[in-house]
Amino acid sequence: MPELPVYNPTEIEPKWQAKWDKDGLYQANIDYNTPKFYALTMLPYTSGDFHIGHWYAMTPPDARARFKRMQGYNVMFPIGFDAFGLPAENAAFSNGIHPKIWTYANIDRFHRQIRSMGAMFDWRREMISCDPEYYRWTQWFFIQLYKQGLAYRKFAPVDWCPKDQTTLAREQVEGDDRHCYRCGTPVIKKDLEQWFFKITKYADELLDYSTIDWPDRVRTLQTNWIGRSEGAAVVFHTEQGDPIEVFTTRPDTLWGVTFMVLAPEHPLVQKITTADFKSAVNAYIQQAARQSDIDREATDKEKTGVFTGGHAVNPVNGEKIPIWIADYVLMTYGTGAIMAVPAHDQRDFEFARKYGLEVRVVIMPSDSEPLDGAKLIASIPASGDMVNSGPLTGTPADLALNAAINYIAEKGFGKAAVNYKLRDWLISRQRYWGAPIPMIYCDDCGWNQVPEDQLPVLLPDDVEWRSSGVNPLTIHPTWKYTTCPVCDKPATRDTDTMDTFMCSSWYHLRYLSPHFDQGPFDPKEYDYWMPVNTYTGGIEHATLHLMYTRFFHKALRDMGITKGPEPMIQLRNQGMVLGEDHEKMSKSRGNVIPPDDLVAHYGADTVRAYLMFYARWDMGAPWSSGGIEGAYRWVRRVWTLFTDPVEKGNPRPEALRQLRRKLHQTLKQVTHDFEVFEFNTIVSGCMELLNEMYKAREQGATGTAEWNEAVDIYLRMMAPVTPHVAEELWAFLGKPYSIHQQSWPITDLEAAAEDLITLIVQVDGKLRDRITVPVDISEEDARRAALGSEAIKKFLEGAAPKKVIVVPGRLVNIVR
RNA sequence: GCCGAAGUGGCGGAAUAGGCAGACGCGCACGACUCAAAAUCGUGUUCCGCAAGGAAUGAGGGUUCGAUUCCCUCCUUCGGCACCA
Repeated sequence: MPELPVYNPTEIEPKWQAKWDKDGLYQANIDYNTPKFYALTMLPYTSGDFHIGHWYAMTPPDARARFKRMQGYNVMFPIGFDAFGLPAENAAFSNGIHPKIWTYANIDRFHRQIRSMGAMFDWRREMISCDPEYYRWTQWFFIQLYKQGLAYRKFAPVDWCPKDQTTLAREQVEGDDRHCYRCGTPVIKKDLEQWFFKITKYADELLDYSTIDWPDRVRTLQTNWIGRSEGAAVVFHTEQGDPIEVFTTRPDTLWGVTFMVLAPEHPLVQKITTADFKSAVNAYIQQAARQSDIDREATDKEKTGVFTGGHAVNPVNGEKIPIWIADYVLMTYGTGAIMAVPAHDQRDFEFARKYGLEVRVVIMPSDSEPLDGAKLIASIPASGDMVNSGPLTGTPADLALNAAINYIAEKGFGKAAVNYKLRDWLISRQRYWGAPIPMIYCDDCGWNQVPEDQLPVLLPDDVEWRSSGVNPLTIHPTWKYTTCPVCDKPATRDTDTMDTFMCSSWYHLRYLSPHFDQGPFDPKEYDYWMPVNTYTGGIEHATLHLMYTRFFHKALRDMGITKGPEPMIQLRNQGMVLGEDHEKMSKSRGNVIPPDDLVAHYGADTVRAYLMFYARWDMGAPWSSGGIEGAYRWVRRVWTLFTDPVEKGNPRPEALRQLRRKLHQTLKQVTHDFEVFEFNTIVSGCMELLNEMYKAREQGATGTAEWNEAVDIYLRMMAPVTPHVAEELWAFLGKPYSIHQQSWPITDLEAAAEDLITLIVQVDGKLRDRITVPVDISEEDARRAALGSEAIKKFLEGAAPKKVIVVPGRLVNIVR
């Protein structure tokens, strides 16, 4: 008896990977006769460790890309590396390895590890963001944004990470303690002149998700981050006649304004402060400046402030109101000045009570007794009819806002206005390992862009690392010295580099033609492949990369470089693989699961199958080293069944009928689940079918046409999940290479249909009996069968049912 | 405080145009094979109960013949934002 082949993944996996590679099986080329499908997975960052999380992010989407390909799409599934950034520099600093060497060594290792997944990446399209060939175009994009006025330089208080010694964008400062997203160090404020991208210009458009299928969670996060609020801009004037504009969401409370508050940094503070109050005001300003943002923005802090001695005039009633400064008013939102309505705003209320300022009720909730401002213990947040409001007194709640806006607009001291929390994107980084900002400063001509034919501005390799952590570009002996592109006199380069999120804002375009040198991408490739059909990755980028890349696309679209409203049509987020201890994996916790060891032990197919099976993909879950055994067992059981010598048996027709039924039911379900990213039930469905096939074998089904059909479809269904073992078994059974070039099977709905069903019989909604009946049983017959059941008769105790509900094909519920 | 997501066996999870709760897998128990172990195969496995039966999808209420699914009020966990005028 010939020995059966033994399942040995470490042998078959590299074998097929090499062959697929040699045959160019996964190369994606323009084919105008085939519908395209651009499947994109977020590019990995090249820091030290390749992680099981990378497998989780990449292999289920790979399976889906393979499924799409079998469905007949021309699928592009590219991969590349986000390679600039601080970790490389930190490694250089602590180990004495140059960031470039460190980064490319990591990429080498990543190549090996990613190839072990057996994914259908088209490596010809690989991009690496720190290649000059790539960052040449990152710089070119900067210049295009600059020429459009979308990149500008501004002196402003900005977030600075003292450990990483660089500025950060607002999106990169996180948490209660306002820490750096990379290293966790609390940031401080610094006044610096930096480059910004005008993302705020697109705030409204970024709120429009009508053309994309993105998860609610991401849309909500972006919407909240953009923070649009509607209201009115109202101009007050100081006694000296200087205008002070405020933004308010409640213009209907204008008659309740009893004072104004300016941020300590507000430019008018010095001018309005009277001599008597100068020293107190200056002391307060200094104290506010010394405080960290954390202290200053703590909501539970008691409010403080000082009177400036100055007054403003309320335009609606001509009243003279005092102007205070207080640090609860932020210079960075609105206009840095507010009209205070203590009766209807809790912050203003607390401030007014503390400093003995008047509280005047101008909105009366309909169900309320008349309210006296002097006696309130908290502000009244509810809407209501306007009172004590001059000509608008008596305006009902639902008309109040519009009436107030119309009134101030008519009188000419205000208008409807919109405000956003979103700030412009600060992109300057005082670090070496990034794309240099292609700008030159000349004492005579100011800032000018590097001429495009001189791109890329190359990073110098010969740099010195000082213990102070200073950016090596600033101390390089020659690099920054150049000549002015306008007047040709000596000038200096910007020594800052770009935020790495700039690099990742357009990488999906470089995949289109990674070596194209006439532009960032080949327009012919763009027209065929874009937009991205399905984008997959972590939700942690919701208000970072995923917002930046949308902005980027829209800005480029306005320049005619890209087309369409959005870069990525469908987005799906995977969850996180936690350690077995239910904690986030980290070296320090020692709970990291190294994928290489798993592949060596179980093979890539089992790791892929387990990652798809073990949790809902969008949720993630703790890793289970016992659980993967189940996936391994499944693969081996498939192997055993399919390599078993086939002997034709003598099965009953009903057994074959049942096999086909289960087969096509499974196919229907798996097809659906691939479409909607429900990977866990794809694998469990295949497991169920396998159990059914084992039963069918017991009954002699092997060797029949039905059996052969089941084997054929089974392998096609598992090919996207476990590409190597599917290919091996496909070849073992003498089927034509390659299984990955086969089409997705068509469900035979007739075969999938049940002819008998289990009719559920309930009494008062509780299950009391199950009766097997034909699927097309009539309502009347179902009713009769249910009432004829012995078990049911027992429950009815001879009484006539009050009501009988028949759900055709499902159940009968008898109400007593 | 505000916004969002999620609570189902010992564990991961399955089932929602409202209709058999716990598919599939892990784990566990027993059995077969084996000198033995591993592997493999078989049986069982929500809880209470000998059983008949009863209870159960975070808690409480509601709608309904019928609720894991819809509505209301809470509780817990996780994520985000946070003096945003």
